[in-house]
Amino acid sequence: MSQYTTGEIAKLTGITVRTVQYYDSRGILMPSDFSEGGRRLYNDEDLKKLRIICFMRDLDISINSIAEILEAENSEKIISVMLEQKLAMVEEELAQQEKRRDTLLTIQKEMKHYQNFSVDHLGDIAQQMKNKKQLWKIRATMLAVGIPLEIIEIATFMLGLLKGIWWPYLIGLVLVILGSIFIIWYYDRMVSFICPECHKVFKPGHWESFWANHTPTTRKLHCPGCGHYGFCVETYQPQEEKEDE
Amino acid sequence: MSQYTTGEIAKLTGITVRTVQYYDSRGILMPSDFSEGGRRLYNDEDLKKLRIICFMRDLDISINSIAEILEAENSEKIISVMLEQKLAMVEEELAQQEKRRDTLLTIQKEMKHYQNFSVDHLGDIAQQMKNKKQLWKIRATMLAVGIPLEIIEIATFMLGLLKGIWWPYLIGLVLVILGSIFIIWYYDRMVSFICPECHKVFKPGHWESFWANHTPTTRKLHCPGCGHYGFCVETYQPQEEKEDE
DNA sequence: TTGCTCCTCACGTCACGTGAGGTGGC
DNA sequence: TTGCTCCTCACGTCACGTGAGGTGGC
Repeated sequence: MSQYTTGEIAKLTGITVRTVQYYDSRGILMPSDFSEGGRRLYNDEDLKKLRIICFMRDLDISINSIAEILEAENSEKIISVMLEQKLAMVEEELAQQEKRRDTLLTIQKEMKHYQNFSVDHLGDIAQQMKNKKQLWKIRATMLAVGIPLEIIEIATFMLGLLKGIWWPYLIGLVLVILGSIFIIWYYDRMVSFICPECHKVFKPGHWESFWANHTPTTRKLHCPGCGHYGFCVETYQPQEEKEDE
Repeated sequence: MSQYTTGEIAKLTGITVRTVQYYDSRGILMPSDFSEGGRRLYNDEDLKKLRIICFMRDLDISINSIAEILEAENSEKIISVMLEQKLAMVEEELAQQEKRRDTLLTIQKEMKHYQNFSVDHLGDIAQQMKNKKQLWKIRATMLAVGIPLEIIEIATFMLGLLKGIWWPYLIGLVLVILGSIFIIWYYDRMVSFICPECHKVFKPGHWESFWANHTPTTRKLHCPGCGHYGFCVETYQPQEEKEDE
């Protein structure tokens, strides 16, 4: 059985002297012996225990939980419960970090769209991120209406071309027009835009919105607040309720 | 312009009154006005600023960094640098959490193999996890030798069956035997086992190891330390060096 | 004797949480 | 006057890190 000083056992496990002392003070690793001068002396069993403690700390298990596990009578049950909890926490952390990564990447992308990006734009992006899910639902709804209409149009057109029967195409055309009006109305109703200049949230006129130059998440519009003309960010905001300031 | 008390602005942003007060003390959100009685009063601009602060805090950006961003003259550059750093940190955290999840799942699996699982077994699993990569390399090497031999054996056997030419098969057989001896020798040399009873790390005899009942990561062996007979965990430990205790 | 290691206070870190005891505002 | 909110200390949390000033061990 070898003996180790604080510094030696610290080096062997890759932690600091202070941490070894701290584990002593917290009662999870008390030295098995002391020198005449009052210095901590650890043996091989202590080393093994410390290695296990470090392993658990790497798993981000708290000192209190480690103490519980080490002191437990029937450690098997306690360990399995702890693991279960820890696993749930880790999964949650993972989900959160993934969201953060997603948000950070979105901001980096958006920064390129804005000229003179400032802190205020972060607020706009925050809004945009918050409503991202709802925006996707809106797009899904629009596709759910639009794609069947597309199919009807193509199919009835083919029918006309190949068989000379044109009346289904005419009926389809009416459906397509009605559907398009619905889509525009729905989109205008559910979506607002944020001006990158004055950060006002507004709804543009139907025709301006319809004909505007656009990207998947922005549209080139006139801001009714400051008169700025440029790419405004799409955001979810149904009805006519606006935040009056 | 509305005015908000501490409690009101806290509710609107989903944080506590104490946190609003703390942000004041840290100098990142000072109230724009005070009541006669000395109570904090915030306006709509403060609210917007607080929303941005909360957004950044959700991204786990520190108060100091937030202060820097808010005070910066040319915030665009500072923001992009901060985002870059933060993204790197988030990626690192993600990798670490994924490792933790992996380890936790491994422990849960291993617990089922042991009867009377205790803290000491965590040490064995720690060893096993540490050397996981090396073990995979060993397995890869074994496959890299074994698979070509397999192919040679099958191909030359087919040749014998179809064409009646058997001498390549005989030469292949010699290669297979030599290769197998190499694989066994290599495996014995690079791998040790941990006794689940006394946690001793040992190398079994060649023949015992060869014939032993096994799973992908364990083998049923006799422990030379305590005489226990049961499934021992494979671990990476080359040469004849052993930790003598 | 000289470095080096180790010792024990004791305070710092980070972003708040939690009382305590007092007071403003309706 | 009565609840409710808000105020300011001041200490607690968590796992250590960082000196300061002193001492053991070779």
